[in-house]
Amino acid sequence: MSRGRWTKEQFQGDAQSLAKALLGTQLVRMLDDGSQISGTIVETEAYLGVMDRAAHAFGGRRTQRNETMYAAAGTAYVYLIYGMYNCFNVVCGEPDEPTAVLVRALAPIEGIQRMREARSKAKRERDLCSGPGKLCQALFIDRSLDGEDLASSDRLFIKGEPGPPKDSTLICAPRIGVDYAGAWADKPLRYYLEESEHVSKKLRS
DNA sequence: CGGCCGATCAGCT
DNA sequence: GCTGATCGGCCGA
Repeated sequence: MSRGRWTKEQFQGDAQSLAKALLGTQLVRMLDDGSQISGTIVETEAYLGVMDRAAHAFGGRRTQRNETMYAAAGTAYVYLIYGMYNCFNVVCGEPDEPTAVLVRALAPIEGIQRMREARSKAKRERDLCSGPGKLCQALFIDRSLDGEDLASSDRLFIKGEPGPPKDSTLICAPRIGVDYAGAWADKPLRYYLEESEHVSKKLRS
């Protein structure tokens, strides 16, 4: 039961709750050739919708690119950033409420050889999925998966018990790369597992 | 180690 | 024409 694949209901709720619940679960990618690539989610960020200056849907913005943010909870929102990388989000909240969770880092589990092929520039295993653009490269996630229903898809889904894991330490910190967002840049909406070697950036102590 | 910079495109002014 | 929910190469300390 707890090891099973996530159903539609499990994705519902606010972005901060989902951001924490996704920590410690597995993101699974099935390729067309039948091979499976997966990793444990160790870092997420919550994007709170129309009032959140850092979010794509701030002020009710609705474009071709961010249209999927307005879809039902459990939909994958994959968008192109800086003209060259993809970012993977899980939509949550009510339909027409553009809230989502950005998945920022994974600890690789299955298909590590495939990940290395897709990310030949990464020398160390901990660089394979330690960033939102990196994990999309490693798991072959591109915009063909934008709008995918994670509760029914054979290509991309979530499994495992909702987190954060009991034996882990949860860190809350400001989000990455949103310095333009004024007061919203400082809010602690980034979550990661302190003991993981696979997070994109750690707080300096 | 840290800082700068280019790649490359969707959306906004 | 500028900027961004990024990354990796190159530089100097």
